[in-house]
Amino acid sequence: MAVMTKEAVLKEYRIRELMEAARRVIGRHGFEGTTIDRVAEEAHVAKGTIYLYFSNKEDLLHAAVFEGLRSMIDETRRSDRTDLPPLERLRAFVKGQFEIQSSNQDFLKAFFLESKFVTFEPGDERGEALRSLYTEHLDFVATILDSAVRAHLFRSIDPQFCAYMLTEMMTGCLRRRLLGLVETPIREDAELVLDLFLRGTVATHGA
Amino acid sequence: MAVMTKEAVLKEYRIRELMEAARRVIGRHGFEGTTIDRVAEEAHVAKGTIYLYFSNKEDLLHAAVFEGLRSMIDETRRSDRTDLPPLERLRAFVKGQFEIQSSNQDFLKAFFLESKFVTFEPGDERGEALRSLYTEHLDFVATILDSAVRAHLFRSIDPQFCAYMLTEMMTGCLRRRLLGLVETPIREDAELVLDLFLRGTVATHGA
Amino acid sequence: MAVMTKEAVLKEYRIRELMEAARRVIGRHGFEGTTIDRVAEEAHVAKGTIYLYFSNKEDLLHAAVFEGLRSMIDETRRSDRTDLPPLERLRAFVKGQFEIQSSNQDFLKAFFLESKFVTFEPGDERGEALRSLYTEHLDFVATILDSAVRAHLFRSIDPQFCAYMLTEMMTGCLRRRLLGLVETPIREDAELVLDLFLRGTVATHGA
Amino acid sequence: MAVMTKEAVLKEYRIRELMEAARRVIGRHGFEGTTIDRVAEEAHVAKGTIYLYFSNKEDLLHAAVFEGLRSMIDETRRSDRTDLPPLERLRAFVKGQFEIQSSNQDFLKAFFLESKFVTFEPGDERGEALRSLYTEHLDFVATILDSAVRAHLFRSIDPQFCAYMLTEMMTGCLRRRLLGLVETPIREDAELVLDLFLRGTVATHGA
DNA sequence: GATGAATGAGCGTTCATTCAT
DNA sequence: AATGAATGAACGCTCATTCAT
Repeated sequence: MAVMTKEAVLKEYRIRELMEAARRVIGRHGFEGTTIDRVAEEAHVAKGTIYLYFSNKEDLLHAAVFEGLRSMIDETRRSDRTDLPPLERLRAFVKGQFEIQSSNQDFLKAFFLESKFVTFEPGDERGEALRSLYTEHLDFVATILDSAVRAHLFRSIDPQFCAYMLTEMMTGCLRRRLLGLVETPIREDAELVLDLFLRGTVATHGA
Repeated sequence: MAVMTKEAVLKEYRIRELMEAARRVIGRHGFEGTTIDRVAEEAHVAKGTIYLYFSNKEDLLHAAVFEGLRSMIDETRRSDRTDLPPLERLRAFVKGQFEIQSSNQDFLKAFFLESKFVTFEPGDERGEALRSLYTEHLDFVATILDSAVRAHLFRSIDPQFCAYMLTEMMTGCLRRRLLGLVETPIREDAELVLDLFLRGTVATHGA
Repeated sequence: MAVMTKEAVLKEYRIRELMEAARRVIGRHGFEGTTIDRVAEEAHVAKGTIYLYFSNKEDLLHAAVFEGLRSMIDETRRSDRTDLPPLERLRAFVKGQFEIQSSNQDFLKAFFLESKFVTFEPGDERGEALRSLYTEHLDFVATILDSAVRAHLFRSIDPQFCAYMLTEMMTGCLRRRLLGLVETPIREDAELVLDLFLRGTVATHGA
Repeated sequence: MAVMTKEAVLKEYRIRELMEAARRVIGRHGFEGTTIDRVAEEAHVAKGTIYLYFSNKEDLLHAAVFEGLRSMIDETRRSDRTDLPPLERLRAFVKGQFEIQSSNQDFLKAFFLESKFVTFEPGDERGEALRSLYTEHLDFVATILDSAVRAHLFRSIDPQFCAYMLTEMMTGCLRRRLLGLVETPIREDAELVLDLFLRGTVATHGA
């Protein structure tokens, strides 16, 4: 167990608070509308205080976004039902994702619709960090799909590609709502996505 | 035919030029990096001139984005192969979409990864315009899918939903490249997307 | 003759105005107390305007200092009495220097007592520019001294070194006033400096 | 002997330590680059501690500068060779000054090239303190010169004025190096300065 | 109509100073 | 007495917008 001094605990707490405030501001005003002033006000802290914990605005926003995504991904991982047979495990995963996404709507709204944090040039440390976070998540999804392939429950598909497509389908469902294209509760899409992803669209005549 | 005065023609021409310049700047510098100065320079026009044709920066950028998307969608519409049987028509559509997307990468990069133009509050006129542009496009895609359903080539799916999912899968493929997650040419994804969309992932035992 | 457009003339005029305002602010508040806001106010111009003519604060201040010194040095050069015999020429030069210095007291006060503009690292372009401006001035002074050496009016001294010392003695006299060490009018020092510089302190017994 | 409580001794010790740390930081980073943070770090002390011993930054820096100069002047006084005949005494003084200056280059660099501590308004207590420190030093130098005058070794010069000029010549030599105008070791200038100060520049024909 | 010089609100950041512990 | 986290005024700089020419 990591032993922490009281100061270190407090510091970590402050950092977390600031990142949460940043995420709230991002959710409310978008990335473009997120200023140090607003984050400071949201965190009930003076402007200068932020610079005691983050070296600049970009650092703060990156950390806030990164941690936001990481906690969502961690939650996904934790709720993986490896005990279930592959298809049930996949269904549980998809349902879980929809749950997680719908509890993080505000933050994801800005992230999906405006994020410029993944556009960093190749070689940029922060961009790479986000990319690899995402890549690891995709690898995890691919693992689930691969287990279905190995069990001959899936035809011989490319798990990486399909993991990415499945993810896009799910985030797409959220995006559809965030854009105001539909108003039905997002959870209802889970079954539709699963159905499409599993069975496709083509009729199987004479099956 | 609408009769236009010489002035109106000139005005329309200027507007078009400015929007094109804006789109080039967006493609090159992203939304955040798009300043009135840069657009003016790109359009070989003085800064103040822009304000003769657009009431402010947001107006210009919205119009530029709107027109950019509209021309892509128009092109899609024009190349619709209603003469082909539904599945072939769909294949042609998907291939066409990948072509169109890959010829507009720079602009779409900014649009997908950074755009905040779709986040406008409900009631915002410009947001509504973009929304309905997109909705119409989805309706068009749904029409294609519906023709397959009616021909009993597709099982009984929700064409609207599937149209949205198909669109997300395609834009997802572009996004994957823009994020630097894969480096293969985007056109190669067309068949993969079609295959997944049509057949799903589940093995059809005993078929 | 250089032909200038009306715009170029105006631009040069503005630049000159801004540099003069900067010099006045420097004279009044010192370098440390010179802010862009104050210069803008002094020049009756908005803050942003300064950045149309200078790329940043350092640029402005350097230019202001450089031009301030250059015009003093130019004036010195212009009033050089090459027509007089060496010692008379030197006397005229010293008197002239005292005049010039006393008409630029405010600016020189900051420059002598606070200047950090000559401390730039070797290789820094602006520091070099100032250094070579000063070096050229010293060379000019050395020329005068050298003419006296060649005429055997001076003993065999090092003109470069003595030029520097003479300059220091003169600026020292100004500094003495700026520091408030003495209050007599600075012009009175001219003869004293000349006397010391020419004859030294040692008594010439039996002469 | 002044009797001091243990606390007073400690306090004095702390004050001295802080001033020394300040001087080191000034020498390393210049006045502009001297922050309370840096001084605190250099003194291995918390930021707030400084304010227990100095009421503000200006106080600290002034005290540090004052003490720095005072110790140099004290050293000068201590090494005065009253036992030697006037001209030898003066020669020893000049040599000693060059020694002292060259062992305090870092600090003097900042002081000569950047200091604004002497520009304080008339009436300012700190400015006055520095002024009178300097005046006393000049008086001391004048004493030496006066002894030469009285011994008829010097012609009838103004000892105060010449003391100031001699001082300026010596600091000028250091300044010349700090500005990077020459690179020769500073001690070599001692003889040149003495020669010029004593004999002046004019040839003494037929003497 | 077209220009581009001028504007000034607003931003990110620094740092001397305070004060609860 | 000593700390250092917290503060917020002040700075340099950007850029959308205006308006006299």
